[in-house]
Amino acid sequence: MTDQDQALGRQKAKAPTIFDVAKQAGVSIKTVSRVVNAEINVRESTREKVVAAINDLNYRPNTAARVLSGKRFYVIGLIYENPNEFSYVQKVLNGALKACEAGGYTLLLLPLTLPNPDLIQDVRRFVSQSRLDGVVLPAPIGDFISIQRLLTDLDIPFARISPRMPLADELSIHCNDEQASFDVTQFLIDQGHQGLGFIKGDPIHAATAHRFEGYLRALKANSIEYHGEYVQDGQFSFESGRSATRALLDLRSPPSAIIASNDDMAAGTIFEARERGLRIPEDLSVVGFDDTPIASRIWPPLTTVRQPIVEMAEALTGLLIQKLRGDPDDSAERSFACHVVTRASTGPRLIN
Amino acid sequence: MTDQDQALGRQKAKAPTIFDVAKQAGVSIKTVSRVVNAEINVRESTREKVVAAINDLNYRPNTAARVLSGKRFYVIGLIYENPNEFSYVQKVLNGALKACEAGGYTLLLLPLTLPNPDLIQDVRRFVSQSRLDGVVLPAPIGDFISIQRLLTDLDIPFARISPRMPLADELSIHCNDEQASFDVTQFLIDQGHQGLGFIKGDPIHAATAHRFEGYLRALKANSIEYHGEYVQDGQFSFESGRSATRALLDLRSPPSAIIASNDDMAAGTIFEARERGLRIPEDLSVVGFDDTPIASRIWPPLTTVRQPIVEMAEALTGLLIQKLRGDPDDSAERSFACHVVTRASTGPRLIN
DNA sequence: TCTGCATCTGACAACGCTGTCATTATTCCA
DNA sequence: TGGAATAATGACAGCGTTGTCAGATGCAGA
Repeated sequence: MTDQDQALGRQKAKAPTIFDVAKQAGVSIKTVSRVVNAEINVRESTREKVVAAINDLNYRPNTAARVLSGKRFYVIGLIYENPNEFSYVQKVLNGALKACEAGGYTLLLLPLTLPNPDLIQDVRRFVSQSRLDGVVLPAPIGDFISIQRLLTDLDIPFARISPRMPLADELSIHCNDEQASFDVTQFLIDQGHQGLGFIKGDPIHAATAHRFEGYLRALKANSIEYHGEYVQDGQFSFESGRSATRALLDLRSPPSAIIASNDDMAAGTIFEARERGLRIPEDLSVVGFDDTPIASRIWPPLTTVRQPIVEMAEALTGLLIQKLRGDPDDSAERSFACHVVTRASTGPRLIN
Repeated sequence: MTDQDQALGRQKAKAPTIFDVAKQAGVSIKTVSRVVNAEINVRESTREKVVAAINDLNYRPNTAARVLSGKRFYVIGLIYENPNEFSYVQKVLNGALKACEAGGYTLLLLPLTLPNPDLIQDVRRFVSQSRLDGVVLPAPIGDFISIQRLLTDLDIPFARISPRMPLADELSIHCNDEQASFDVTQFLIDQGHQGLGFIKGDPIHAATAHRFEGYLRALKANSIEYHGEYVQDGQFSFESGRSATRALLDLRSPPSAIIASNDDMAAGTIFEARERGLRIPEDLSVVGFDDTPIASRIWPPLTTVRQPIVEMAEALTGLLIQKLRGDPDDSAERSFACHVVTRASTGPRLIN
């Protein structure tokens, strides 16, 4: 509350409206509206007057009135799987929130628990009840055809993070999982490892395939023979990492390094290895993916691959907002690089 | 809308308005409004007609119009510290989201990075720009006097989770940290431990003091002498847990069990113990607090204390919504119980 | 049956903005 | 320099709801 308010008897400060700005700038409300919405056909000198008045009064357009009057809602939805390990979603959330704030949009959340028989109904209710302009779909939600179709039918633009299969002319963003996987595999090979175990992730995630391909490419590039038994399926869960590791370590000649397709599974690998009394990294090198909080909190801390998820989500949400605004596509960078974070869970292969 | 739609007369289904309902029920829009808002002075027979029409048309009031017209916004804000370890916030988020959905409110997020010199300005902007009716403040944000004062000045009701010091007549909810800490300490004593190390949390959290008090009470109840050097300060971080553990294990006669005030610090304890070649739980029992994802992902999995945060946040948000609605206070349960989750990081004291 | 009061109901003006369309100012070219 | 084309601006009607206040209705008691 300002001094002025107090002088006026401490009325609860009523927010200034478009009329106040128009009056102060000496123009019509429509012109103010034009300036606020960055429309064309406003003389530069007029614009300046209006902007000055806006700043002077600290005017913010009333969202409810905009919504009621126009056909836009200034709301973006984020539909995500609500997992136990939340760090991916947290990052997406932070990035999307940042872009929304910058763009004057509001972010609404729909956490989904999978599997969900009422998936489509839930999404439909969310979208129509919350009156969304657009939707951000992180993996793996973005790969649900039924959701894509629903949003297309409702004519609601969406943008996807790391989609399995980018659609023509769609908004999406990804990081180079394949290359990252190649890099981390090469890193292990450089340390002298030849027996390289690999634990795949949940096939529902596109990253699962990409990471596996990077592994294969690295083997090939180094002329290392591919052994099918060195590759195990997992579901990105701690437990699945454990049992996959069990299988790998039970092999006649077990690998000297294991690449798990995410940190949770890598934690499972370490867990299982310790149960067997193996030393890490002396007896077994382990790497994960994603650099989740657990990676730096287990013993030994995990060598892993970090994706710039926050930045990716922010960029993608920004692109979506641009599209909603009808701005020209500024063709921002849509591919981000991952990089290997080296910690103590990996080491050179010891010849015994 | 496509040309085809127009040709077919398939207008994009416009949502029914209060006028449509009024017409179908044969009453005025004001009466419909009364029914929708559960106001008094509507004849039962009239109400039934209106309700039937509402259901028939599947009418939902337009939030923007309500907001524009009335003085309520149907929006609740959640202001939280945006930490690395997100599981607490995740749970709060899930609970608040659930209550908001049930109550027809929208939840808006304000993540805060601490320390933040512009804290108050950020909060003020959030609150006024987003036009909030009420705010949920999880720990430790709820204990910032400046935020409390701001909200009080702006006349915006707030509700706090686990406040250090409940204010008279405020909405808050907590779980019995002191008792939980007593229980887990007693659990260790029952296993034969006498030398009980304790790592305090960040003093900014009220839980820190409560947990310490429970520890003290358990010592007293079992006539175990209190040793000041067995108590170390921490900040709830993995690193602080490590260094506190270092100090404890460097003691002439180190404790046989360590109680860390959260899981992250307990992870630090385990990390440090392993670096020294100690076996857990044979050489050292470790317990944490909060049952975060890491608790079940480290080796060995952590005995810890689980708080029903989701339920607490849901209940509290529900209470806040009730208050905003002007409903009578139904005096729902405001105190929740924690319980010990026993895993492999604790065991009986081995006499050597 | 009528009066007076409590109970219901409805007409209509906000709320603050954007879309439409009319009007006015400016620019450009013959 | 005039006239057409174009750019800039403004008047005003909604958008769907709630608040206000006036008016209608119902009911008890005389």
